[in-house]
Amino acid sequence: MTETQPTSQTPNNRREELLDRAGELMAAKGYDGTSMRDIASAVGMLPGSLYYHFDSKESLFLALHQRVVTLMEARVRAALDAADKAALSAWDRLEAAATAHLEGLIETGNLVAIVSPEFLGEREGISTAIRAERRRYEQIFRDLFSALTLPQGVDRTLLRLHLFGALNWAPIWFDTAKGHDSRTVARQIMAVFRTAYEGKPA
Amino acid sequence: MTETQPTSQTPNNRREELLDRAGELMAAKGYDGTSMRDIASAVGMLPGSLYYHFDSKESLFLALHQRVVTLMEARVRAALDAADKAALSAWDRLEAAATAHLEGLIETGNLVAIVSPEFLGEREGISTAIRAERRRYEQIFRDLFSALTLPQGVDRTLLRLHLFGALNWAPIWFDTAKGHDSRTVARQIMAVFRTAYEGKPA
DNA sequence: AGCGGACAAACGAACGATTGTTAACCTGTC
DNA sequence: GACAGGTTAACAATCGTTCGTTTGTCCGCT
Repeated sequence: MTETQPTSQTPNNRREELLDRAGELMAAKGYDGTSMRDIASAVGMLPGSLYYHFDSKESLFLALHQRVVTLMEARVRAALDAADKAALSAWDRLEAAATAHLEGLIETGNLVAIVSPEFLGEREGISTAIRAERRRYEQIFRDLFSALTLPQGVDRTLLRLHLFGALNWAPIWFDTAKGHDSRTVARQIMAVFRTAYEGKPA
Repeated sequence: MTETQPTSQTPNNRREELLDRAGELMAAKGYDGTSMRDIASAVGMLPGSLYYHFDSKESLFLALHQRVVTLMEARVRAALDAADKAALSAWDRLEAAATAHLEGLIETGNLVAIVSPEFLGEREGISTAIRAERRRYEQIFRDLFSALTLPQGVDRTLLRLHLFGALNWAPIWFDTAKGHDSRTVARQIMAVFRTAYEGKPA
């Protein structure tokens, strides 16, 4: 019953746990609604100890945001790789990415609140660093949409924002207890787009 | 040059202004990010003076939420009345409502942040009073969706949540300076739904 | 006509609690 | 004994809120 090396060795495993708990708290109560003391007591630390790992609350949030976006990106890219191996169509690839996106949102307990620019309100300093990460992630979907064959006059950008809205809003009403299943929801949302435009000539 | 009765007579005109400013601030910086002092100085008052009009910050927010939902409901119902006089179809009625909804969101400076449950985080007390108002508003759209003729197997509830997501997310990226126009955006979002399902047999 | 409450609406100053943050000190491990 | 990973105690600022006081205005009274 020897524990799996709980002492030292792996240097930054506590930092990960810290970001996990901070993510849950901030997703639930917002950035301003979550105090450093809340985060500290959630990991069994004292408030001051957080400042060994992070310079400030803002930099903690920055690290959290980067982590969330990176995880989401990895998840979506993995889904796309699987889709490629099955030689799926452009529409199927988009659906795979959308499903991975929504699954990520739901599993992380609605972290979209953090990924959302709205979450930041009008904080000046933070937004610049964050915008780059978000754009990189969204670029994946930009590419997926430009690979679609669409009728003339259909705005790809607006279509992408439309899809993002539908997906990102889902965690608000989504409730596993009500029988919701993220994969099914993503598929049904995508069904609207596909029914409208798939197989239509350009 | 007599002013139009600035003194007394109309008893609660200052309260309206207060809610206006509070709405702008909270939409921009969130509930926790907006202090009573922020609100007070935005209307040229001292912090304590707010408590003549409202018992607490929470009750101020409750009044604000009620006001926003009421205004949105009036706006949507007016659009539906106009649609009825023109004897429009069920799809046109839904589009009229969706357009009014989005216009309301944009014009009030993204007050969806307030109307959104996510905004409240996990505040226990407030949510109960608010949920009723939100459900009443959403009932309008519930009715609009049940009036549609849709192919079998299409989930009306999910379709409504899909539409709400797309519309409610719009204020996040919407920017008039970039040539965005709320009416056009709403119409283009609705176009996806209509292209997919309008005129299809049940 | 003029006076005196009554009352809405705000001021001014403070309260206790909580906020993010800091700095000095302890503790185990290599 | 160096150093990562904390603890402990405190700081200045800000938070929501309270309370006694002050102002301006209207209405009934003599």
